[in-house]
Amino acid sequence: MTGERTATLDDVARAAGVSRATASRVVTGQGPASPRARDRVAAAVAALGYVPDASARALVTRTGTRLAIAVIGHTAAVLDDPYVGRVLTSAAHVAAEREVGVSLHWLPLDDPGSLARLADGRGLGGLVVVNPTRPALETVPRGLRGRVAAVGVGTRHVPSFDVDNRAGTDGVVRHLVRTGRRRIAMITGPSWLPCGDRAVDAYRKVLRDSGGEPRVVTGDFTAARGAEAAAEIMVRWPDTDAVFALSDLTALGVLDGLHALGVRVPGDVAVAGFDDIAFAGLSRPALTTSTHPVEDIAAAAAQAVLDRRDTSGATFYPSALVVRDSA
Amino acid sequence: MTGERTATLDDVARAAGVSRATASRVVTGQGPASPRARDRVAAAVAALGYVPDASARALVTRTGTRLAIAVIGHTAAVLDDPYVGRVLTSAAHVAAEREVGVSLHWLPLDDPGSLARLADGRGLGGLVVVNPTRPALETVPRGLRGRVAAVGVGTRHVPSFDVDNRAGTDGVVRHLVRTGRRRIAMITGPSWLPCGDRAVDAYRKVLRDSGGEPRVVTGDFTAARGAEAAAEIMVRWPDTDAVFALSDLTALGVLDGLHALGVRVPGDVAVAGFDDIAFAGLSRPALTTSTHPVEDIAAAAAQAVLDRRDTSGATFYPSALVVRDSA
DNA sequence: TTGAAAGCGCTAACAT
DNA sequence: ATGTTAGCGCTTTCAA
Repeated sequence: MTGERTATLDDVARAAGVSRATASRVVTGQGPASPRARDRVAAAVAALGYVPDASARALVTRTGTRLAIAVIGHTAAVLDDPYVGRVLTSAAHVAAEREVGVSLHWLPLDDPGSLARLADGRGLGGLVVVNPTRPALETVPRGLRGRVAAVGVGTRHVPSFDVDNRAGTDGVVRHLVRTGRRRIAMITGPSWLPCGDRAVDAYRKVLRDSGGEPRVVTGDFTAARGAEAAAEIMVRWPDTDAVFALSDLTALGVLDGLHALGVRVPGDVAVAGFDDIAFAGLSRPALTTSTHPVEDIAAAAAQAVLDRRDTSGATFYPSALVVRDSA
Repeated sequence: MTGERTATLDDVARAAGVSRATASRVVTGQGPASPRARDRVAAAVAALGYVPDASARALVTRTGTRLAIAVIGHTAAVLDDPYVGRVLTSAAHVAAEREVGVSLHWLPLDDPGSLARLADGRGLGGLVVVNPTRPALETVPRGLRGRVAAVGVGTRHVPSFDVDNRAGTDGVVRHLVRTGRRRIAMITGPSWLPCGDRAVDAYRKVLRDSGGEPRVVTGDFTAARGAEAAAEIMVRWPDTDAVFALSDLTALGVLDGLHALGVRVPGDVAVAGFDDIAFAGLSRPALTTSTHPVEDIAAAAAQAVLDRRDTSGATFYPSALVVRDSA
């Protein structure tokens, strides 16, 4: 059942009637090869079902065999965020197709050396940094250039794959305005996270256009903080008629906090989130939010890194309003 | 910043004044070594910050460099279950410490060859099968023996790491009985999944002891099925006063379904789930459930496989009742 | 354009 | 108990 020994490059070369070196050139696509050699090797590969051994290749090219997913945050608890789970799942899926694995790492926000240390480690085929800061990205060694991608902001050397926070926020806040809300508060992400800035900008802009005053409170993407922030908001601006949180988890916390305060949703206050996590449709009231293709984003980042595609610059993915019951 | 070349085993051997072979024996812990050699090598390893190259090791031992997580199910959608995300996250964490990565695979329930095909692939350091069936486990090649673990039922050759479903279910159902419920329905997992059997047994036993009639409906761990099943139950047994679902997601669906039916929870019907997912505390009403250490279980399975610990047999992890508002 | 040969870092026979 | 030797499967100079 286990079948015969898996084919090696030597087998391919022999079957194709060329040297191993030539076979290698054809398989990797590097270096010259005559059309004739190309064909014969390709045929042999197909016939034998040859798959290159990732370890052997990694050993000689000094390029690792795993894709590291690194998440920046204050505590290791950031790894528990469902968002990270989605990124990891998607990346692991992409990686599996290429015979590589993924590993998960927490990068402490206050330890600027942690990224460099991770990147220096051997066996690293590539690196996807989730929610990076620009200074952190500056610490990736030159040797890893072209094998790093960011889910969040990027830099000149690190391509970025991210949600179009600006348009997404714009969509949500405009929806709130359209449904008659004017005194709209926003709960942001952590202040150190640069990729939330565009969202805050968009929020301010819509409010300005509609004649409202910005009411911004800092969050941290957790549900607990959402409940807390809801209370803060209702104390500081009691006439608030809508709360927009830049995270569904936080929005769910807001729902909880407002419920505890006896505030009705959406009767008294509308609540909207951001992300469209699996539970968004299951809360009571069901959460109005903005959905985005986290899996696609993660897959694109993983592919860019694994295939050494030189995708510099930023790619933005659309975010779409999902109207449910809470707003 | 990139620092000097990372140390190799040769460097260690030289620094310790022994041969590379001896250094290897000490580092791997295999084979004999004098206390003196052991000490000197250990010191050299520490001084040089030596970390073995996973690729090189994998190449020679013919043992891969990644840990595959395989989830059995009808459709690829099983990979989206938050439970899988938790398993994957935890495994990826364990793997990262050993310089290996994890990959994620879906094993179609109706394709018995898929496990064997996955296991045959090169580059596989180990395999953790989630929610396996016994027949599927029989298809793992002998060559992989000792490098496979199951999260769910096991076999003679595959050690099992699982929740103590029996005790967990017992705890939940007894709680329902204790709070005055007698006409308790249960929504199980998919019928092909053997690890739910113990839970159903436990449920039947408690009902028998308390003089109730078993009311069992088959589920599939999804929320949608929960809503559906809730309606079925209320039609078939209108006097039902409690529903226990073997999955929080399903229980949340039940909450939804009952709400739609105008049934009050927990006033008319108590609802309890199983798993204690992140969202269980955020639903309205907050879900009463049984919590279990999924992360610990996954970590143990990953360790067993990665460290070739010969942990045959089954290890059960305790499940503990969490009383919230729904029951 | 091709092949011969060296070697990536490590483990495992085999001798000693 | 230790060292010597021979590879694991692959890429990559270097000559031809």
